[in-house]
Amino acid sequence: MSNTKAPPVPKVEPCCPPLTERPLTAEEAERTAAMFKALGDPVRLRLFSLVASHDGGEACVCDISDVGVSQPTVSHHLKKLREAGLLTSERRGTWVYYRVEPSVLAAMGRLLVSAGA
Amino acid sequence: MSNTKAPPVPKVEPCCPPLTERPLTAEEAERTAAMFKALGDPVRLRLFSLVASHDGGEACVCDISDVGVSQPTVSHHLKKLREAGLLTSERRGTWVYYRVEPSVLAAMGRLLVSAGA
DNA sequence: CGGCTGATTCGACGTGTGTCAACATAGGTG
DNA sequence: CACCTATGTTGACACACGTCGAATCAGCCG
Repeated sequence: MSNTKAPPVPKVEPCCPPLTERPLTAEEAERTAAMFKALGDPVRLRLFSLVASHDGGEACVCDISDVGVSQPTVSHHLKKLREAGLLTSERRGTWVYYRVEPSVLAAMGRLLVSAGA
Repeated sequence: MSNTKAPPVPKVEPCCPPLTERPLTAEEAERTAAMFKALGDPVRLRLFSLVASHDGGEACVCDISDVGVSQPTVSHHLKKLREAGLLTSERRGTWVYYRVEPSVLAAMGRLLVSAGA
């Protein structure tokens, strides 16, 4: 594969300063809230943790489909997480593998930890 | 009422290991997702950042009511944040002051930063 | 090629959520 | 005490969201 670099942009930047630094603008809040909302569903949060804690930081859909909802629903939630920029997907042969996007995750964490510290 | 002390517990504990450590259980996910969901609305996230970034870590409702929605809606969102354990409120005379709950915030941050690192 | 398994998409349905206007409550002030 | 400001509560409504079954698409294998 010609993945020499990474032209498909991450597109979701660090975004915002720590919440204690200064109030978020309407636009910042809009963008950031979308990520929190993506993790605001139990099933999605569980799927996300399954991918994040899997070996190599990636997991096949077939490995994480046992969260108590139907398989189409799993696919639906994975799509939401992908749209929020938290996960990336790649098809390899028969199976599709999902992987966490570290930078976005770190940015969200930074918003909170600094606020708590 | 004869509330001699403060039976209303904080009730929201650190909760969970970093998301990379191990998959969340259904119950853990349920509890944690509720907090993320609370921050998953632009207006709420903005209100929260307004309180968090305010001097002394607390803010009067009158100081943060200018987020583009009606006053009842602000009150509604503040209630949601309070129920999620992210904010505490206290009435002092005419005004009601809101304050962030540092421990909960730190716990959420820990979930994410460890995952990103 | 025909069929099989894995995964996403589509259409529908019930529930949850954000929003507001109107009303109710708390506390200060004349 | 009557009024006025500051918050919270209620009821209603439109819309978004989670869920599923059925249909569809993507590769593999016999």
